[in-house]
Amino acid sequence: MPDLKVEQPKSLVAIVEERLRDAIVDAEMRLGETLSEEALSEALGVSRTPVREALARLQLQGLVTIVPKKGTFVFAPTEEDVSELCVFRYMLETQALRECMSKAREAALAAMKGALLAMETAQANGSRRDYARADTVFHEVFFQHCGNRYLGNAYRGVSGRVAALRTHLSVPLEGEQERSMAEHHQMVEAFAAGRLADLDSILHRHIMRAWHAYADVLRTGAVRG
Amino acid sequence: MPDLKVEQPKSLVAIVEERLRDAIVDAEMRLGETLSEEALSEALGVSRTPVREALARLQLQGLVTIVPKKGTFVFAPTEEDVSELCVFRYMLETQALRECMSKAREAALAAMKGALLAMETAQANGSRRDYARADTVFHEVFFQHCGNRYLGNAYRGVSGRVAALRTHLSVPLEGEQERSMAEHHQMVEAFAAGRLADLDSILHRHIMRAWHAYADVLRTGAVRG
DNA sequence: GTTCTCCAGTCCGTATGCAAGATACAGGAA
DNA sequence: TTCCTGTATCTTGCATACGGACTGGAGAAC
Repeated sequence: MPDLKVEQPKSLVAIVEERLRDAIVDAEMRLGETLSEEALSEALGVSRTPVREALARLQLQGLVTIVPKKGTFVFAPTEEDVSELCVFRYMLETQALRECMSKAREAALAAMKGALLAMETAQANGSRRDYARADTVFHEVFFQHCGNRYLGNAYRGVSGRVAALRTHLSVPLEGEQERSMAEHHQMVEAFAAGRLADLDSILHRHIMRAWHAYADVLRTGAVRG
Repeated sequence: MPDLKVEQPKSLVAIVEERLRDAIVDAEMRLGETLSEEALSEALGVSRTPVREALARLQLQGLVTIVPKKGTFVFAPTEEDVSELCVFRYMLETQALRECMSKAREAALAAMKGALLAMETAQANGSRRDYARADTVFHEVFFQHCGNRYLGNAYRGVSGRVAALRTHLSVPLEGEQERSMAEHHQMVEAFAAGRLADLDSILHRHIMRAWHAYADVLRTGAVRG
């Protein structure tokens, strides 16, 4: 028998979850904004049940906060949150890279280069959203090739917040995107050469710089966007 | 005003989730067993809605597997699963211990000693279930004091599986519990003395030994418990 | 005896209805 | 004016109803 596999149609819950996730990550909604199950179900053209279930899942990803009998809100990170998230993220990524390098070096390298290309294209087109998306893909590569599903799951659990912070709190600082691109290039080079220590330090610098930028934006209160 | 706070009654979802989690972790159900939303809702005396939501949460913790239109099943780990889980777990715990030691050494130490005491009590009483629970508490201490909520969340995401494996796959090997107790004692000592490298190696040995034991049980197929 | 087909039973996915808690605001008392 | 209080209206929590999809077995055709 040839391998005939049909993909199951997505459930409404999955569709709603994805749509809401994109809306939050792509900054179509403001941080802290109130969401009503009923209003969402109406806007999306489905009943409250799948909306409710999708919101519950998003809560577990930290993208929304559900307060019993009060309402559901887009997450609103504190400075401390962001700090802890960055530390955690560095920890996961450095571990994943380690595994990648020993287990699937070539495949990972190819995928990283692909994502890098997408970033360059987005930069050339001047699309900040596409750049942010490609950036997200770049970091996801580590987990797709690390060979440990638990590591990937853990990352998926925070990747939404990471991606949302990227779009909500990144300010177009002078030369920022260039610095970011340069660091990604350095990471690929270090990875290709197997220089794990260098890779670690670049990644550390990369994430910590992002953290400082986010923290600044949070402090100055320029958080709506 | 005196600080009068009433504790909110837990939602049905939370109650059901906890109950089912306990049932799985404490081996009241067999691995791979079929669960029907309707049967569960009847057995628990609630409607399908909260049961369904609780099952969705348990799926994200890896304790059940939901197959669309077919049914829900208690998770059934493969040997590979267990291996990856152990690697991941070691990674999380070693990181958490590192943070504990630098941030909340005294508090963590006290809590570890408390859990150790509970383990000794359980061992004296010959209660394997209580011992397993105290063991679980011991390892949770690392995350309660590490000061990073994301690290704790990630652990909570797998702690159910870890605990379930402990009860389902642990066989009462000759002298096993003694070895386990000894290793926990060593961990506390190394932690108290601030010997991080030793701590790491003990933890590594501890987790990997558990892994071998689980893998053996899985291979021999003596998995129903 | 083997294989195909049909059907009944069971499961989940979704929609909807009702109850209870939270909030905001208007209106009355001091 | 200020403060309290009752109520209208919002929210979510949970129960229930219905329909589609899947599964397993009985019976017919070969």
